[in-house]
Amino acid sequence: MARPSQAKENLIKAAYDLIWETSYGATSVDDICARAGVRKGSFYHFFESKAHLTIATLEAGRAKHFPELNEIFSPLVPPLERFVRFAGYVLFYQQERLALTGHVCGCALSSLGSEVGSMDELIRTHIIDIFSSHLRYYESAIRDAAREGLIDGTDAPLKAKMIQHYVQGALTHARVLNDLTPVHEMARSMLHILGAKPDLVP
Amino acid sequence: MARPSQAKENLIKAAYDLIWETSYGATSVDDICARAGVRKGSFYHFFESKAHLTIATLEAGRAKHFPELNEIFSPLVPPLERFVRFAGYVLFYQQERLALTGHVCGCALSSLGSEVGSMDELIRTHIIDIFSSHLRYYESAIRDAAREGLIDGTDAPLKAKMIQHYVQGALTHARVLNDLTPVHEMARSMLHILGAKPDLVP
DNA sequence: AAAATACTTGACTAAACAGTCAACAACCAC
DNA sequence: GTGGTTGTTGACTGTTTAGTCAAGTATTTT
Repeated sequence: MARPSQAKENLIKAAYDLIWETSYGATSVDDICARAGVRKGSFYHFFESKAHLTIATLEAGRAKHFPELNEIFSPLVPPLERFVRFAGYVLFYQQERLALTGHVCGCALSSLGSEVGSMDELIRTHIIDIFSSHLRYYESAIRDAAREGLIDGTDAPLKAKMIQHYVQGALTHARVLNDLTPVHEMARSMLHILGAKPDLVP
Repeated sequence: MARPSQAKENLIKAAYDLIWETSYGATSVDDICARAGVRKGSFYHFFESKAHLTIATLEAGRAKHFPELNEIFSPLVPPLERFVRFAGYVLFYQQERLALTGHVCGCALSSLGSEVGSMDELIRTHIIDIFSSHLRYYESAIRDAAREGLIDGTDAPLKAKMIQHYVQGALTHARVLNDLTPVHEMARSMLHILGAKPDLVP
């Protein structure tokens, strides 16, 4: 081992921020290097291509959110409250992003997947994998809520997908509008979709 | 007037197809010209930039779908059936696109808006305008359904937005998955969100 | 037929792009 | 300290990019 370096982490963070704020196509390797304070030669020392760095940012994002999502969707949390907490978590991050960049950034997975999904199979499968783990959070919360008699439990997988699609759409819409209103409505709307009364919404 | 030309229409069609199938950033002016069978000089005779052509494609898309949407959301159609017909319409176009391109293309507005919304204000406002007209279709159908006692009519604007976000998310998800399942589930899910029984779904 | 207009062409620019490379510098184990 | 490994550098390549332009061709108006 020699010269422990921060370059790799800086590159991942810079790519994460730039791609989320603008887009994959609009983010050049030079842009990423400039923001990371790293020369291009070093970029290609750590990553064999822009696509490979992008996958590293996806993995970093997954690792970052994993503990917090496990807490939010813990079986110890009342099932419907999990959705309310999740909405709060999403809102918190969107507000942070907005303050930082001046733009509503929406869902990085969704934007990236929609943009490059038809062109880079590796990025696409990574995104699908993350989406499917989110779906498992939703599904287990829905099943727990049904078991407690809080909602009708028929067709939990379909309801989980409805939640996922709704959340994704609300975030995308917020991004296009550059307005967080759709995100503010998320908690209430999720409970509506689940067939619960909106008592829990703060 | 002199030399009536198809070049302009060809360019709009080519841009529409390419941007929808791949993305705005991945579609170059040369690509568009090649598919349209038009030289680059002619491109810049008709359009002052790639962004301006993109706006022309948005307008063309709006004009194309306008009559059919008016028919689907006609006050003469039973209000809940409008949503079922709309889902069928979306499914039809997605299937056509899939057969044509080999990819699920999702929502062109959503993909484009998410990709370039933070960079081109003119494109963004055009997309927002189209979205808001869709919202008016949904809202009036919801109000008509409530008036007929088919659903609970409280908070029609919020419900309309829920429908819009859900549809957008389902289409985006279908695109990433490259699978039309989310689109097949749209009719049933929309009725569920509206609080109606899924009797109407074929 | 002449002139005005509308369109076409292909070669051109200048910048941005992803990716390469050989030489060099810092660090750790020994 | 010395040798091997890891990380750094900046100049480089070849391609693609959006956009330009002057000269040409077709078509309608007069």
